[in-house]
Amino acid sequence: MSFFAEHGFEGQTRELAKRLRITQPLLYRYFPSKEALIERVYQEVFIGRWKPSWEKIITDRSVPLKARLIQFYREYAEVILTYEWIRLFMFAGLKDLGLNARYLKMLRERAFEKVIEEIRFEYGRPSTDELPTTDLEVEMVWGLHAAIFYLGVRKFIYSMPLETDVNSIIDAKVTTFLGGVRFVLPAKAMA
Amino acid sequence: MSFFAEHGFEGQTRELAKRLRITQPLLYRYFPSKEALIERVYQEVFIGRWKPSWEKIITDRSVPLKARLIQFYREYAEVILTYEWIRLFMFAGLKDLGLNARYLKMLRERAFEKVIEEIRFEYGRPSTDELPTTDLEVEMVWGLHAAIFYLGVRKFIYSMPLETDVNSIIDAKVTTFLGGVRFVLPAKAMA
DNA sequence: CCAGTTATTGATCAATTGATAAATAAGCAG
DNA sequence: CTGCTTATTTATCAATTGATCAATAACTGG
Repeated sequence: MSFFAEHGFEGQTRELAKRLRITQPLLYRYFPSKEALIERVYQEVFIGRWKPSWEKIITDRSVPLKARLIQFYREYAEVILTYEWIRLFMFAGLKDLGLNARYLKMLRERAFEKVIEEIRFEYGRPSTDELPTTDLEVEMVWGLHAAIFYLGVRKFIYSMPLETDVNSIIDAKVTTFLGGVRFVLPAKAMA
Repeated sequence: MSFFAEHGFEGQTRELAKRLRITQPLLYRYFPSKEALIERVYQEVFIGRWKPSWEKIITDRSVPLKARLIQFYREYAEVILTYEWIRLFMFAGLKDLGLNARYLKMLRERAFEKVIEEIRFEYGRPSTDELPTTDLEVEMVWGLHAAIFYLGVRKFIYSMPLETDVNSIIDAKVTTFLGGVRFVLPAKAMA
């Protein structure tokens, strides 16, 4: 994972083997091809690092909404704001058509939709079952996600050190998000 | 540019030649090496597409600040939200250490600093000459930039169609930006 | 049309690279 | 220790790829 995050998927099997202190043909004892090896890297990083507990955090209504969102985004940021995650995700996007869209579809279903549902509930709006999430609502959540992700891009792709603390940026973004999203919510349901 | 944006800088000279309907050795009549060719692509896209008029738009105080920012970000977005610009910038970041940081340093000097200066002026705060821009101010501008850039990432790297109109997103972001940045500005100068 | 210059191509080299197979080393049950 | 299985290496293949060079085609001024 670390190797391909650094060199991209065009990194050579010989260099990878050297880094692992093994010989290059040994790789082919454990993986039928380079492509299969890369597929396994995807699996480990993007599927393996997803924490189901996040979904519980978002929907646990015994905790105030803002606190839930802050906790979720902090934990999520801790996982994706790593050298490996950010760069592999970008390499995958530039090369492969499909993996990223697939991952983000999952992210949308397991996180975005739930976040919107909880906001609807908080403000007494109809459930997303009754009234599907609007493009504008989704766009707001995307904006929050983009802000976090872009921190990783700056750090691990542009090699620019971050001057500001990540957690405080997340807190600020969540706050402005909650403040702003109210204005794009659907009208209150009539009794 | 289009070729390398699609295949990355590991795209082969033979394929490039085929796309240009020439033979591969002919490339070496016009470029000493593949690397020099790529260097030229950087030049054309990242330097060549920068419009000095943008700096005038930002600083033209005969126009209301919000209108200036919207115009600048709309024009800037029109240039960078292209298949070529977004993907080449990302490829460059993943491969080369330096180009992106260099470009963003320019962006910061020519645009970000000016934006902050104008906001300071608008709200009657000390000039950035007297009091350097703070990390928090810069972070706010980054957030705006990130939101725009991420639209390009979604479209051209993740292959996800954008449901929402870019210009209206920019308008909304500039509005919330101007609303939010007031709270992180330095205190008013004492007479 | 000619001579000289420029543009373009075909053939090919040397290095790289994913993959294979035979040979060797290491581990292990009895 | 023996026989068998598993792990690892050495040597090598075939395809790819950036680059070179001599040969050929196209163009240009006179």
